[in-house]
Amino acid sequence: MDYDFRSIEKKWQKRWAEDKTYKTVEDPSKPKFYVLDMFPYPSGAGLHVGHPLGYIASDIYARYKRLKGFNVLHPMGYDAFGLPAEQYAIQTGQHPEKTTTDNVARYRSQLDRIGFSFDWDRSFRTCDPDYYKWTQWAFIRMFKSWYDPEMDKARPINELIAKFESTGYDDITPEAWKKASAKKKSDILMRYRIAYQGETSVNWCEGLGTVLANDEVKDGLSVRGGFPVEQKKMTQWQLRVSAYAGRLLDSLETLDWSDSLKEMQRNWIGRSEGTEMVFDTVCGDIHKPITIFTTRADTVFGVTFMVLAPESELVDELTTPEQKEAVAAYIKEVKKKTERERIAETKTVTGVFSGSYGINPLTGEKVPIWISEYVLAGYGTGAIMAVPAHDSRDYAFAKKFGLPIIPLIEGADVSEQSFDAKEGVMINSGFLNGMNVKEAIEAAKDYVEAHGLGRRKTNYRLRDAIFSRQRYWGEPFPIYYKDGIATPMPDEDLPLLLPEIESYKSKNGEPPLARAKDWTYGGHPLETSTMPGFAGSSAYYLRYMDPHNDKALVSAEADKYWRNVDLYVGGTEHATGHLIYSRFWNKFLYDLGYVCEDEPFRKLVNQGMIQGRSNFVYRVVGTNKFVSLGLKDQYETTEIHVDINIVHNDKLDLEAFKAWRPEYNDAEFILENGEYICGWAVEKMSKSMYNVVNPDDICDSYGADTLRLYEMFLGPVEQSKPWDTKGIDGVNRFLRKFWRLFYDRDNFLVTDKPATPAELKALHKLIGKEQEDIESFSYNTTISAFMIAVNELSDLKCNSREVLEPLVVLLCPFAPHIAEELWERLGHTTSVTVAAFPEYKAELTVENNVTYPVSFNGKTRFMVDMPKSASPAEVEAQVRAMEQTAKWVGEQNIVKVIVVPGRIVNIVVK
RNA sequence: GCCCGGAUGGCGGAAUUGGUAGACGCGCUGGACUCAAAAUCCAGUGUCCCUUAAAGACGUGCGGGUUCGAUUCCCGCUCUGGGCACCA
Repeated sequence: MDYDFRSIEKKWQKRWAEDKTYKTVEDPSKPKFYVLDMFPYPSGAGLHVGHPLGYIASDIYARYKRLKGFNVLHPMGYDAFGLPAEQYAIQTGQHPEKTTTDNVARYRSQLDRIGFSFDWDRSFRTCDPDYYKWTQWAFIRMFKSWYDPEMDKARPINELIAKFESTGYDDITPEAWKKASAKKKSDILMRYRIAYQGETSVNWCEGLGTVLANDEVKDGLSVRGGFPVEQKKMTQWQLRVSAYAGRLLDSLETLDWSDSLKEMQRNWIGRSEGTEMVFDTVCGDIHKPITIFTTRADTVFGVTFMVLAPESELVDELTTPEQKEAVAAYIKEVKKKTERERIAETKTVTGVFSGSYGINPLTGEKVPIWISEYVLAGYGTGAIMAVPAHDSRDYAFAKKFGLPIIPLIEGADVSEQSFDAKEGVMINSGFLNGMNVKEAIEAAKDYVEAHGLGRRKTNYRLRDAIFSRQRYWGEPFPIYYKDGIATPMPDEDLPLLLPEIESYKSKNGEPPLARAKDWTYGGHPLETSTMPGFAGSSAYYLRYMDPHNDKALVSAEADKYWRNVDLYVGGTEHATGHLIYSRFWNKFLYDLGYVCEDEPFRKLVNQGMIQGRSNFVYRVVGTNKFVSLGLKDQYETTEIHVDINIVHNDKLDLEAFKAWRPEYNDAEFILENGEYICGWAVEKMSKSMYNVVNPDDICDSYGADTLRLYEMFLGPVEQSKPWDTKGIDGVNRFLRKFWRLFYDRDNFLVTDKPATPAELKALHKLIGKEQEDIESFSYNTTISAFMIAVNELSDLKCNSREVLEPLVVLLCPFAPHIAEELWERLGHTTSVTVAAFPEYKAELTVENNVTYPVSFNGKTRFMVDMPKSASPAEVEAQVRAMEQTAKWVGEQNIVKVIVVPGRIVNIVVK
């Protein structure tokens, strides 16, 4: 009886769906384990073979944990709001809802074929009103909260209002608060709310007709669509993510994430410890103190000028009448540039003198104040002290405009370039002279604080997230404007449904919702922008815990049971977007007591990308002749991508090639050894390179179990690697061999006779290895171990149930269909899912203090640490003892005895 | 420019973290079964020297070092993948 994967896989996928085998319910008697994949955005192209990589890895882990006795939550859904569906709608007029539904159906059918153990009853799409109700709900909570720096957490805004009324807070006195109009009060509160509306410099993308968050922009272009992005001042909804910068950074330490990903987040958050210092300034006769931020307070004796950002509010106040014209011209010039041009021209130094001067608080010296785009308005105070000798940007500026350069470090040569390193001994620096740089920084900070010239300050690079998009396909804001005051809708009226509209295009910067009919609440106009893509994905993991609850995002009971995600699998591309926003969102809900864990994702594994492996043919220029790879250097050729489906093991199927396209009908070939060998390259998997591999095709010709096994066998999960169908026969062969342990041509072979020691040893080696490797995500080596075990057992002609039954359980996480089928044929009526992972018994301790470790290269090594003081005779005795032991265990072939006098003894046996 | 990773046969990748480098798979070569093919099975497969074998020498990007012993640890390079990039 042959291994008929087609009928087996169909049968079990149907049964799992009907029986709801993977439906999960809270069960306090079992420990929980939450395994989550980053849910997909259902695009029109469907899944290629790279997409399921992470899902397979997490599914293996989920199934393994179930066998280990955990109650596993393993859900899947769709991140369905967002730009691509809407862009498609603009082009075709088709409603994004329709495209999304179609794409989701396609994804679902593709996913179902791979045999995942998802609990589909918990599935949802972020564009479902039942779900986005809770996105809106969370937004209102953020609107109604402020960040209390004393308690270092978010608190209800009413507590802040109470402070204003009683004692006052910041610069608001109780009297001022009481006198303020409703509008004025609203404006004041906006300065504190976690979700607030404020004017800020934003990434405006004309091509998409919307603003974008920092992580949605790369190299001055939009990540989606690649349109140019410019800086524009606009009033937008924002989330006060920056308030959480310190906590987001600090609690990274507690997470089991890869170092590289943590590092990326650290860079993105960008903590920098420095000093805020006040400089008095003179503009004509007017004195105005301004504050700057520096991490190099030690260099204050080398300040030779100051610089303001062009967007800084101080520019107007500090420009003298004589310079007004020049400054205005410069600012106009700067504003004209797009973000991309600004990045491209970073090497070009530009600037203009403001006409006023700053006064160095330590030396009393007068230095000119310049305006330049190399200083950013959004970071620090938008004003700096410039120390050209020790900062390369200041140096370039000073050189260009002929400003003085004073070296402050002994031996530093600043004739050609600045000396930026934080090392050396201070000179020309008053009381800091003679100290090394690190001491000097601290001493300068102390001095500044002691003399009331400023204070220590930690700055972060992380900006508040811009939360509104002038687009249609997103969550509407549950906000209406009553007399111009932003007011949240009451919770009981949520969700605020996305209205139907005629055309999805935004016109003259006016969002599509502005054209929706009756877009009002209680007669007041509703907000017309929608929320960005990351809104829906920020708390979806919480919703899976309790997806049908219409009273809360997640009930306290469900939250308390599932707590947070134990294992999260997804790509690195979300390092500075989703993974920051989710952590922020979770911390916010945690502050207000809605969830019991401070961090959403305890362990994170980043799966690598699967690249395509493209094939090429070489056309001789000016002919319809194609030359094989090995001979192509003898001709002048052009390289042409060829469909990988008509190439097998880099050998071109000539007839298929002729039939591929009309222009190749009469193609001629120059062969080597009678074959046409194609060239190849690793590239992104894409239609245009004819290298896309569809998982459906693999399932058709090899089966889902082979696909699962093969994707894992390709290499470590975290690593990016090209898809190469060549090796797939190997794992398919393995499954057929596995099957043949149970069946020969006609008979079921399994008997109840007890296993031999050799058979047991083969099994237990595998158990030990699998246990160890799955925990560390080394699935490729587990599969190797499987192949070894199956080869051994097949050589031993093992047919003992005592061995074969646990073997099926061990295979189940990797190849669930075949495991389930064999499990049933072994006479079980329940799913293999509820079986127990076999207990590992291979570790034996034998006499003479020699341990017997099971090792893997077909070799076993006995090892004993000998004390340094051991005499040659003692070493000799130990060697004897170990040889004895080796024989006792039943190993005959001693390959080598390694004796290092006084240290270690090894006996290697085959 | 700054910050993380990598580099091992023809290929994908192992190596119990300092102890026979190249597990496992692919590919390739030869053989068995077969009228034949597929499938399956067996043997071989790092390089060099050699008719073959034994035996040897050389081998984990390059150059040094520590060690009885280094793919693994340290120092200095080269190449490569990724992230950040006027953040004061």
